[in-house]
Amino acid sequence: MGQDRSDGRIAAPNPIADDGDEYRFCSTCAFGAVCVGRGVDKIALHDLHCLVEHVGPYRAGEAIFRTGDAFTAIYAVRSGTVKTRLVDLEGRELVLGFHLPGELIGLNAIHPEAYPCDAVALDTVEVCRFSFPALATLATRIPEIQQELFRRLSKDIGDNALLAGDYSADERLAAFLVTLGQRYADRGFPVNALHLAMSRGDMANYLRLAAETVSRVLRRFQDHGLIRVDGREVAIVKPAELYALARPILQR
Amino acid sequence: MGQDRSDGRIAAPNPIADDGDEYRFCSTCAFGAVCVGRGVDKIALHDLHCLVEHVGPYRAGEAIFRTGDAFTAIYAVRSGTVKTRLVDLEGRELVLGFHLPGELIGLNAIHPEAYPCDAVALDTVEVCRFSFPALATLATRIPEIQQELFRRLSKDIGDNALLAGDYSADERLAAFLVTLGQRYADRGFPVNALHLAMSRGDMANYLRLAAETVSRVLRRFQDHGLIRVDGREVAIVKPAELYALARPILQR
DNA sequence: CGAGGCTTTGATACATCTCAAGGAGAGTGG
DNA sequence: CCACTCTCCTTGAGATGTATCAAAGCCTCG
Repeated sequence: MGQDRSDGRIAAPNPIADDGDEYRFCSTCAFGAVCVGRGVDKIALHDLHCLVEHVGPYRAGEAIFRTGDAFTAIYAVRSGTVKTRLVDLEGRELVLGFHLPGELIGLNAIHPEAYPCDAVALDTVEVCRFSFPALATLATRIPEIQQELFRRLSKDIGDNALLAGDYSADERLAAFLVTLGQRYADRGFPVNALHLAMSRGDMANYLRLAAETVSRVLRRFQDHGLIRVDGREVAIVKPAELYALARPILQR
Repeated sequence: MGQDRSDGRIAAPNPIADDGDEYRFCSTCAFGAVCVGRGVDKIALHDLHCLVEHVGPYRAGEAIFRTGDAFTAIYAVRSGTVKTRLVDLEGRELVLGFHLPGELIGLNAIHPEAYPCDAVALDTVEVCRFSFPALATLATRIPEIQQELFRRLSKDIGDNALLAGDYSADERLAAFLVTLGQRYADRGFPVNALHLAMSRGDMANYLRLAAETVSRVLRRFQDHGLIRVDGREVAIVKPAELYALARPILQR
């Protein structure tokens, strides 16, 4: 793990979170912000470190948890991409989101006390498991942990509103690419070259479009010189123009 | 305030939460479930009671908070109905939700540390104000409060997914009426007779439909004998059939 | 090399939006 | 008590963005 962590970023283009140690917790971990440089004492950090459990790897298609499983833990993605989805009685799928390394899944299970969706690996995935009762107990002792949990929960509320509006296919796709680029960038990857871990069908489902529409819009974006598409590799050629398209969704 | 509180319900058809006292906190209050009959000791209850601040009344159209205001508190609706909404740069409105007595607003402001939307009174509204720093501090001392906050936050994540799918106008409207009926019922009002505090335009905006479409679908529901509409008063005539229509959205 | 899934492209259908006009209440002022 | 106005609601006709259906190309993997 020879990355330079002094600036808080990962240099290598491989989305594997490092393991950290008692004093430098996984730098891309969900609670990294809490632990690194915010004055959490060593004992607290040690407790959090003891709490976490590395699970995986999962192969593409395997489930981290399933709808209806009893809620016991939240998970932080360490590497790979996770898709959360509902499958209704008729077998139709509804994709709720895609989760990159450092992001938490399972927060929507606290209230119903059971996971309300499936979490499925899109590629090879490793996760950190946080027992929720233990985490909640720790949160009563360490206000920073509680605050971080509140923040994460609050953020998810707002993020869901993003795709809820009645936006055009162009706006949706532009916003999707821009935010995905930003999320990768936050993790130290180049902003303008992104790899789509999900199929066109999954993208389309998430964006509430038909797969054919996604295909057509991507092609049009490429014809207009906004992006360059090669299968699941997308290069953003004109970030500003793409952002302009996405503005109605992203500006809020 | 002559209601019989022994069964936990309000008898009068007036959506005003009672004030409670130190030991019987507002029965429709957001934290009612925490305080009533869950073994929270008197001191804790007293602390929570001291924390809360009654604000209002607001007249229809007045804002409880506005987009960009610094986040200092969350609010529980005591009476009336609150609409949360975004207004984009071009002045177009995007309705995020409607909030009945007992429901919390402002939870989506924790992360950005500023309210990301307006909260506007649709009729005469009274609210309880909870200073968030104080509430968070209290939550570290009283695990039940912390747990309730986690639950509320978690619930809001899931609820937002409701209208996110690509459902038909019929499904959306049916689900809207059914859930609104359930929410009123939870507060002790008749399930089958509900008053819409919001305009058709607001409903339409929230459901991502045109106002004309809402009008047409309501009429069709009425022609089919599912409901009876009289302005903003709606009677649900065939709850089972309406629920059947909403099933694709509500079953999850 | 074959099979299956994923992706692309084209032609058509349809649900909902948009545009337009009229109607129904609720206040307001004469 | 009656116009008057304003906003909200309803209804109709036509426009349109996206879904659906269909078929072919492509890639991957066994």
